[in-house]
Amino acid sequence: MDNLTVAEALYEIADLLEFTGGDPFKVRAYRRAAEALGLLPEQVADLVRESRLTRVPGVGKAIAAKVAEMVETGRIGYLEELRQAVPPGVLDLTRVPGLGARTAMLLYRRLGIDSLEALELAAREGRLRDLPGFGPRKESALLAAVAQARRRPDRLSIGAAVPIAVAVAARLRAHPAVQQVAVAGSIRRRAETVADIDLVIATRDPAAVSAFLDGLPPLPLPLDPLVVAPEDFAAALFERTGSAAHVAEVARMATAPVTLTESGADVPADPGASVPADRGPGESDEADAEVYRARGLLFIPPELREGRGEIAAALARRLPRLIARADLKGDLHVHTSASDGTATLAEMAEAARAMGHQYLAICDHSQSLRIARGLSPERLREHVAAIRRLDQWSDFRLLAGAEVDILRDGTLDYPDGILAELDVVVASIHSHMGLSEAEQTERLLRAIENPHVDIIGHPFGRVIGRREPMALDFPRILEACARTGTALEISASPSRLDLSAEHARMAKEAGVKLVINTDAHSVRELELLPYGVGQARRGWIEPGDVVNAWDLPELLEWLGRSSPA
DNA sequence: GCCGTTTTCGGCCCGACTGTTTTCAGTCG
Repeated sequence: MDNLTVAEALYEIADLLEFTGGDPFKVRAYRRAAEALGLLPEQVADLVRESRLTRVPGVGKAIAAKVAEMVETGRIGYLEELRQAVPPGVLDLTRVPGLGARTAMLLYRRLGIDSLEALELAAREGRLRDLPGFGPRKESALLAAVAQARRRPDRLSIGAAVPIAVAVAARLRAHPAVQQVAVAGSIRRRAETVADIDLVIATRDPAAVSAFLDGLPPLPLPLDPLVVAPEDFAAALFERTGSAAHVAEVARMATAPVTLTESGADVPADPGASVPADRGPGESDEADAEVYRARGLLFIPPELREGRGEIAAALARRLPRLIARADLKGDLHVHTSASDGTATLAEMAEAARAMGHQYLAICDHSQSLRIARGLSPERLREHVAAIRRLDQWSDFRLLAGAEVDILRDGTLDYPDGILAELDVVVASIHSHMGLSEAEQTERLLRAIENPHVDIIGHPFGRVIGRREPMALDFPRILEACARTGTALEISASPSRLDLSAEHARMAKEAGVKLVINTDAHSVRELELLPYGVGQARRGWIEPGDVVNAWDLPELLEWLGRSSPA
């Protein structure tokens, strides 16, 4: 029984308790325990055997007993009781934006609604408006939301899709009949979200491979495999990687006569491919290079294959030398348990050092963000002192910073005197996201003009699939950033990826510096940098554009501070 | 349900927004 299975059961209890009207604090207690066990480095089963479960913070007697039951019997009686009370279709109702657990249960109890279809029908027939808390406006809003929820096909974030694709590819690679496997499609291009898993598989025994694929357990995403003979692998991978526009444009080009040089290569070394992209095992980086070589083109990295000028650039030998994970020297935006992170300052620092970072900036939330236990000026001063005390490594630098809220009027959540004591200031918007473009732009400009601000965090504030980007006059933002030397963040968090690739490319062209940060709230999230790198590569970003691709002395100079004593 | 140099009960991150309200309930982050 692995830890994640146990954690999932506890999460499910929390979800179901929400529906059955349980104490919200009890719900949170289960969520906290689930999170703690899911992140635990030790095996939960070992803790059960040694009666050490209740030593895990967030796990008390009651939850420990349920976890022990799960480990010993494979089930939790309490969970099964809860499942009886809430039909699966009712859980589905909360996919509708604006409809939560309480309303879902009200709809079920009063009108027997247990599916999106039943909800839509009841709304059409005007049966919702008489429910307590409902009215005609809410009814029509829900109707629109249902239509939207049903229209949008299920897509997974790139962060959820890559591990699944890599795992499937690894299983295929282990199959004796399989000669080559590659992940293709939008996953290989590192799109923000993906609808299916494209795989290209080379084999001499397609029947055996098909049988193996049919026997795979169901995945959260449809699998779209293409089984080919080994000699067709490169062409198939190229075609299946897309995008459609890119493939069509390459296909229109005549195949160039091959003129082998002494070394056997017919094109000069490709600057775009000189540093490997950060690819998981099972992901082929250049297996379709021959398709380009045959046309006299430089190899075009998958992230550029969107029909946005990459072929002209390849013809002109002017492809960018794209940034890669290996170029990044550190992370300039992470949280600790001082605000809303789950790991302590020491745990975050040690983990960053262990993964080879040269530096890490601790940027916890500022006082206005109460929900995240934002730090008062006094607590921030203590936190900075703790950071300075801990920063005693010879090969690693811990920087003291803050993610300071940009208030509604564009002023910052700490006075300038406090900001001046910090090594790094990330300024972010977390409230009043719905201002007009004019107001929002003025607000952000005011923060950019503050000389203490080094970085604007997740500039558009979007959450993919959940919150639209804020309205901003981006060219004006870029002009101000370029003039003041303020960097824009590319958040590596797969739920944000903010800036978008298009905005990142605009920033580069405007001479604005970028920074790829994880915004990690746990040790595990420190590993998310590759998704930010993928997004940056889609934006044609090179190492020189990214301040955390610089070594520490260069970074410190940019931050306006002299080298450490 | 968890937790305790606020310690065995009474707290538990809280504010914005929306639509329904006449003082609030639900959702969201």
